[in-house]
Parts: sequence; structure tokens; C-alpha cells
Amino acid sequence: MSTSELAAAPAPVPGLRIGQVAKLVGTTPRTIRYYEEIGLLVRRGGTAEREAGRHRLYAEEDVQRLREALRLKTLLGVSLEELKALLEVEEARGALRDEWHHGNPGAGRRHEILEQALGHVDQQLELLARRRAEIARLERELRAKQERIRKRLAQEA
Amino acid sequence: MSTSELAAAPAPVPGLRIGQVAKLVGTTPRTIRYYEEIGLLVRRGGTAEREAGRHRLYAEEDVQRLREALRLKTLLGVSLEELKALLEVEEARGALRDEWHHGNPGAGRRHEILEQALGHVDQQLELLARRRAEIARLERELRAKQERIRKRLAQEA
DNA sequence: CACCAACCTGACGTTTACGTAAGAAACCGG
DNA sequence: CCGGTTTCTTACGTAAACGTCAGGTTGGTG
Repeated sequence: MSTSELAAAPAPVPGLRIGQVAKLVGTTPRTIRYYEEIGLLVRRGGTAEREAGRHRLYAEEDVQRLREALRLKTLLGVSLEELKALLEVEEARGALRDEWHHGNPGAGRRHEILEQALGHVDQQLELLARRRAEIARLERELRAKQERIRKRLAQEA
Repeated sequence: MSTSELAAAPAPVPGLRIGQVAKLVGTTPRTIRYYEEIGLLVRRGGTAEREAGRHRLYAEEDVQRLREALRLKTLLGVSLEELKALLEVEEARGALRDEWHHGNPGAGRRHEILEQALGHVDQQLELLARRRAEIARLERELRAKQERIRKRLAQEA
């Protein structure tokens, strides 16, 4: 199952090394290794699972995942542990997709996993919405403050 | 200048102690003391500056300031050091107001400080706006994801 | 093939943001 | 004045999230 992909993508050469990835996403190699260490990122090493000692290799897809992760982290202000939980949902979706494309999905199970994924996404959206509302409120307050200062300045001149 | 306030507020009895304040804002006494320790909060102790050993006393105003601070911290995801910088702007505004109400503002200086305060508020607003935009974008992406899952589910039935 | 930068694997160090514990002093109700 | 709670100061402890250093390996280049 590794020699033929039956009319899929032409294997986009996973040529990025950890230093490059770090620069691309604006972090450090150490951080990436750390994330891998705590199980936040899946161990990568090219197509296969990498044998100890070899350089880690990443595909564009991996870079994108990492970017997403970092964004979630800073935007939601969650700990790496919580972030891990959030990402595991994504992983589940990924696993599902694999199961999906690779043949027999298992009718009932398919529905179940979809429902679950939907629930988690909903949950994430709720979190985001709440945070956005709080930010908006704070923004309004700041704008009011800004207005007051402006009026004072106008009265000055 | 302490016995008469010339027709000001009737001194709203600053009766809150640290434990009460902590509960009100949803944190712990230790945290409040720590914030004070690193110079993030001004030392309070009633009307005067408190002599060592006495219990700290806070007014409603202080509680409000602390709430603001905590909100800024979690919403902007800044470090306490950065938060301190943000709050020092507020302090400057407070100092200005004191100068203002207590008599001779100093015409030119007034303008200068106002301009500066305005600049800082603008800066904070920019920060918030940027963050809100990022959150909005992430939210859109998640919503798209949600849609995709929903469609899959619909195709199922 | 020789080289040198980039990477690897431990392992220990560091910073931030508090938690926790101890002994003493302050506050409040009776 | 007295006892029980709350707070004070000081100091050490800690979890999270990496930074940094050492000694060895890998991998692309001339």
C-alpha cells in the first residue's frame, strides 16, 4: 500500500527540516520538539515514522497544522494540555478521513464520529464566540475612553 | 489638604479586605499581593499609604481596576510585565486627573499628557482590533469546517 | 570523501506566575 | 480583655513552557 496510491496526489516531497519549519511559523526548533515530546504533535519523519537519530522532516501540511495550533493557543489563551485536547479532535477527524478514503467506513460508526466531531467544533466555536464578545466589550469601553479624551482635547483648543 | 475636600464625595468608606476582593474578582489573595509586589498594583491601605503590618484595605474603585487588569490579561494574553506597561498608562491618566482636579493643570502640559494618553489608548485599541480580527478569521474557518461536517451528515441520512 | 552547518538526544537551567507553609500580628465580636 | 478568624511578612516550593549546553550524528556540497 506504499508503492501505489491509485491515482492520488504525486507525493509532494516532504522536504522541510525543523529549522525551516520553525522560521516559517515563527517559533524555535526546541519548541517543536517539545510539542512533539508532550504528544501535541505527531512524530514526523518523512513518509514513515522516522527511526531515532534521523532528522525530522515535515510537509507543508504539517506546517499548516502547526500554524493552526499556535494560533489556537495564542487566540484562545489555552494551556498546551488544553490545546492538545483540542487538536486531538482534529486528529480524530483526520483518522476518520483516512478510514473514509481507504475503503470500508463502517456505516454506523461513520455517523457516530461525525456527530462527535461536530460537537467538538461547536464547542470550540462557543469558546471563540465568548472570547470575541468579551474583546468586543472591552473594545467598546476603550473607545468610550478614547472619545472622552478626544473631547477634552477639543475643549482645549 | 486632608481635612477638607471642598464639596467632594463623602469618602465612600474603603472597607474591603484582601480576601473579599479576591473573591469578588475571582482570584486569590496571594495573586493580589504578588501583583502589588511587582508594582502592577499600587499599594493600598485605606486613605493613606499603609504602614507595614496593617491589613490592606480596598475601595470599590480598586476592585474595578483589578477586574480590568485581569480582563486585559486574559483577553490580550499578555505577560504581567506587558500588562504593567498597559496599566501604567491608566495610572498616568489617573495622575493627570488628580493634577486636573487639584488646581493648576499647567496649560501646555495638559495638552501634552492628553495627547500621550490618547496615543496609548489608540495603541491598545489597535492591539484589540488585531486580535479580534484574528479571532474572527479563525471563527470563519471553524464555521466552514462545521458546514462541511454538517453536509456529510446530511448525505448520510 | 571530506567538511561543515544543521540536527539529534539527553539533561539540566531558567523564567513566569503564582502556591504553600510558618510564625506573628491585626481585626472583630462578645 | 479574649478568642477565633483573617491577614501580614518571609521564604521556600512548583508547574508550565521552553532555553541552553554538551557530545555525537546526519546530510547536502565541493
